[in-house]
Amino acid sequence: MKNPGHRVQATKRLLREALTSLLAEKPLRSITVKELCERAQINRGTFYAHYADVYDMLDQIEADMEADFYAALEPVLSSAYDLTPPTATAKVFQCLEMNADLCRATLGPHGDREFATRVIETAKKRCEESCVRFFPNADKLQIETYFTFITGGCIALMERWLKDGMKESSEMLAAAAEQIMEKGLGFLQ
Amino acid sequence: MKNPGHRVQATKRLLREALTSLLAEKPLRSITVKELCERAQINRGTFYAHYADVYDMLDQIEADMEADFYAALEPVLSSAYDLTPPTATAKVFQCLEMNADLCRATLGPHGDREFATRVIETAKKRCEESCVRFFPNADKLQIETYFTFITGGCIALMERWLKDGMKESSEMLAAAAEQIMEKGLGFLQ
DNA sequence: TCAATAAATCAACACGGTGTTCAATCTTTT
DNA sequence: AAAAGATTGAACACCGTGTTGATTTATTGA
Repeated sequence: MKNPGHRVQATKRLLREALTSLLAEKPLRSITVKELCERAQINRGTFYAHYADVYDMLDQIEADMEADFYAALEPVLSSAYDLTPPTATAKVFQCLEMNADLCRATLGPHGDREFATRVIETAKKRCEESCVRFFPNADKLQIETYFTFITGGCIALMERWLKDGMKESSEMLAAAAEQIMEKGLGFLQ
Repeated sequence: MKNPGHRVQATKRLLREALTSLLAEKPLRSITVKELCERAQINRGTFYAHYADVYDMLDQIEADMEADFYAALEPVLSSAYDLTPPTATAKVFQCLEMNADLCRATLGPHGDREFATRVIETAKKRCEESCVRFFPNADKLQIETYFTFITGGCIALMERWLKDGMKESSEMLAAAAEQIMEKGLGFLQ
């Protein structure tokens, strides 16, 4: 007595592996359902039983990744009451390092930046909340502006990090991000 | 005696207008050559005389935009010898404000982020160069990290700005960006 | 103005991926 | 062993693609 849907889970895994492997070779736009199924050794009809098209499939996979990511991040985010940007950053970067293969597919040259933005938005909101406590006299719009900026900055750092083969440790990267967020130009002195 | 290629320039303009108008409605991936030509009132065969496919067309258009952008930016960038990030930022944001319609197509939800990154890379490099003069004892890698971060941050601010309908002035936005770049968290105090 | 050249049009074509259907087969569950 | 669930295979019409060659229309320069 195995889980119900155990079989579909297996074929979905095959399809997912095929997709990420193809995504390493070329952009999503030139990946066809046909070749995807051929690589996955799955009947094309079976694909359409689960997904509407390749984009729908990636959407669903990303939703799964998102859930996994939140599940991994939630404990560390909720453990610290006074969550400052630096603290969260270190944890987020750590999470990314542990899921490097997934990140490559989404943050890589053929990846989907919207996904990364969506994921990081969670940490952003959490930090904003505790930031309001730390700077009660700061304008709300100002806080939002600040976090928009540093979120974009962090994503850019991650992209470069992945691009360069993740040579530095996540701690190093987080430390640099922390300092820039805190001191701005003072980072260089 | 008109310019040579005056005619092809006209059809290209029609195609470009059709593309940007379609790009406001849906993502590039679901725009077909057929409907593009129908909207532009251009024969499909004519399209293939100029472009290989829709992606190739966007590439060429973006290359044009890039050239226009540089042409507009170059004088302000080269005028100031001691180009600090803040100075450049103000100018770049100003440029974007003047080309709002073009920006919408490339920075919008269906746009091409890589293009924005590529464009802004120019200003980034310029600033990096003069930054080396200001902070001679700072590590080169550190400088690169800093600029990667703030470039990403600025793009994020622009995206939000466009998304919210460009209500604030480019000066306001640039001023905020400047302060964050310079003071980091101190921006909120 | 007229001939030469360049560009856009039109129709037709083979090709390939799409998305759907249905009967047949295999697998899991009870 | 029977029932329900999932995958397969083949066939189908459909539509966009990219190319071709002949024709028409516009632009250029003498």
